[in-house]
Amino acid sequence: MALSDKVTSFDIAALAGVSQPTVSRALRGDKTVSAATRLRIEAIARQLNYKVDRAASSLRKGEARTLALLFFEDPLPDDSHINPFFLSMLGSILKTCALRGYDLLTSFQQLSADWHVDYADSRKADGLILLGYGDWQLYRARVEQLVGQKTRFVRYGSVAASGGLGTVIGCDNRAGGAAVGRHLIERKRRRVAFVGEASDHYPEFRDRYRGLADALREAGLAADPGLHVDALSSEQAGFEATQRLIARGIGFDSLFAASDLIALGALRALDEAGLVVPRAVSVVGFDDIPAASLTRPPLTTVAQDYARAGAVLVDTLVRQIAGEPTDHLTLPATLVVRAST
Amino acid sequence: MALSDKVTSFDIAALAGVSQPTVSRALRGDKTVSAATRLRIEAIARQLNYKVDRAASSLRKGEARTLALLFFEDPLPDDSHINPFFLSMLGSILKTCALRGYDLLTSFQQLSADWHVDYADSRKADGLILLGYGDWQLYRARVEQLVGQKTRFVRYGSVAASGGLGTVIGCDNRAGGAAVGRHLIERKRRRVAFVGEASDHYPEFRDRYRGLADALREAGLAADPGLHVDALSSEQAGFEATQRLIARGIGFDSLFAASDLIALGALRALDEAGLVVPRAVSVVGFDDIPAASLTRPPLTTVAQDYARAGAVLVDTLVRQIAGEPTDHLTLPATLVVRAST
DNA sequence: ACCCGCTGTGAATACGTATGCCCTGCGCTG
DNA sequence: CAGCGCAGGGCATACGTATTCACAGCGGGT
Repeated sequence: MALSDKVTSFDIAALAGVSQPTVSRALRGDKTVSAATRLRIEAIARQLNYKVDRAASSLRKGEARTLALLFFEDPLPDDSHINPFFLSMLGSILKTCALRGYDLLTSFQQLSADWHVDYADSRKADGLILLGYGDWQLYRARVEQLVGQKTRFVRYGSVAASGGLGTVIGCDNRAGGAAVGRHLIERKRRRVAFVGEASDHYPEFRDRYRGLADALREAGLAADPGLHVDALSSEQAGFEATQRLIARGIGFDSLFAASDLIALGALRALDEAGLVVPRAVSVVGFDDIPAASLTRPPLTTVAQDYARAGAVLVDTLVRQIAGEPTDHLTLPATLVVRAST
Repeated sequence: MALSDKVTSFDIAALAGVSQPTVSRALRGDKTVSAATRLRIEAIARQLNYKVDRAASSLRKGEARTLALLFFEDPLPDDSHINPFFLSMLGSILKTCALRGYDLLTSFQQLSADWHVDYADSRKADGLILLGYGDWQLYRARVEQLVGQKTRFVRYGSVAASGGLGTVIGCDNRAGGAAVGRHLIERKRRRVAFVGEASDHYPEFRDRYRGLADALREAGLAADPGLHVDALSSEQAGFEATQRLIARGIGFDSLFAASDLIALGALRALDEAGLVVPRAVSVVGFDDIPAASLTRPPLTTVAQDYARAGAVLVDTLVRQIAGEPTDHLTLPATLVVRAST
């Protein structure tokens, strides 16, 4: 089957005593084929294990019935690792794709310079899903190109910083950050350090920082720039950044990490420095990756609804492919309190 | 580009003043095209952002230049979750696919009964990669069908139990289990419980159990059937199984979980029962998923080389597609000692 | 001077499906 | 009984690429 003796719609047609187009119509459910004929054809097709040839069908119909999932992460020394938060989305993305009748192509960005247009131009996929905490200023030009080419795509990111470039799905990072701030203040924390990039290169992290600042302001406090250290989203970056923070010698009683991966590194650095969590320092992350509930102590964090996010991403893209206009969507961000605060 | 004004090889041909076949030949690097002509064509193609239409190319060549990755897990109540161990392989699989010039289609099994042949028969993919800790007796029939159809595929599993069905890549589960046993004995443990299925429905788990038994036998001990409880590979299953084990009231001083997910559940159950790890009970897992180093205490486990495994799976499959014979491969399993023992 | 062979390219076609258009017959209406 | 409409299905073709075959031109050897 897979090799020499490929079954085609002509074979089915011959056996059913009809023409090839009738087979095609019957299997696609065209109403101009009588029920009797359709049933006969379906039976034969099933028996011969016939499957529509995807390449031929795509070529003729001009659609691939396939979506492409592209990960957009800053290249890390230890590559071939994907951020667990986005990996968590994979399950619901796969499931929703299957429900909608689409296949999913998956890829990294690093190896090809024109990955972003390749999938669209070569008609490998009908639309793109972009995921990742990569440097927005770096990949903005590529996203602009997608828009210019009228490629259908959705991306997970900061709705606030969408910049009119495509449809964006994201959680309410600012509200999430504010919830963290209020929670820490409630816990009598006053000196909140922030570990993570807060520039417009990383709009989601920036929004989280702004939310924290909102909450501090509400409480009559101000964010101390001396308590902000940059870090990309990796455990190692969080570890090193927290070490730099500690080395500054500016006192802090709590630490808000822009992502859980950063928080993992922060916990390690605090532990090595002999700072007990949460007694000496309360720690909060963002994302609620699976590992967050396993750390020592379990990590208070802001959960994003990755299951819903995955489904929404796919559904939005499918609607876009169908030619419908699509809107941004902001999903809720929910504080999950655990023992680290 | 993506929509109305698709660039074809005819457009390039017209601009270059040659025929369409020459364009095709030039871009595929055929030596019968003169260097001058090829360079001219390449320049024009690049300028117009031309990409070979994948569907047309596949149809003509009869190959999709695509591999399919299929997850084979027993359906869990909480689906849309993929075993983190296999997720860890995804990075290296993606990378190796890209290096070899293949795209990767990804899918779950649950939604379609004939997923296993669909990708091959419909020519969506040239070969299949099967991953998962699913019930082997359940999907064995499907694998046999793949063999019968001469579909190219590789699977990650138990080489020892390959049953002549396709090419299997796997780690040395038995040696890994033996290493665990020797390590526990060295730590003066005598009563080792095993949590996990050990039947031939789950050959990898069974091999791990056998390895443990080997080590016990070496030390003049015997595995106590009373200390074996079944569990599928999930945190919840591990939790419940460990509760059952404790309820039996048969003393044990150490616990070997057939997988890290099971071990996570075991740690939770032991914790709830007030059994301190490792003082009262030493705990060992298998797989070395990312979470293993984060548990409380960090989990001693057996690391599988998932990065290499992913690369080997892809390379083996690619060779198989090229028509070369391929062999099973057993990768090493390495004990990683952490604080749980 | 002739033929051979090589290089570079064009013409024709096949891959398998989906669809626009046309044709046939049958039942029904006036 | 003629004509009309509609259901059912065949014919031809298009999708864009890759490959086989044929062929033109040219240089060299005898």
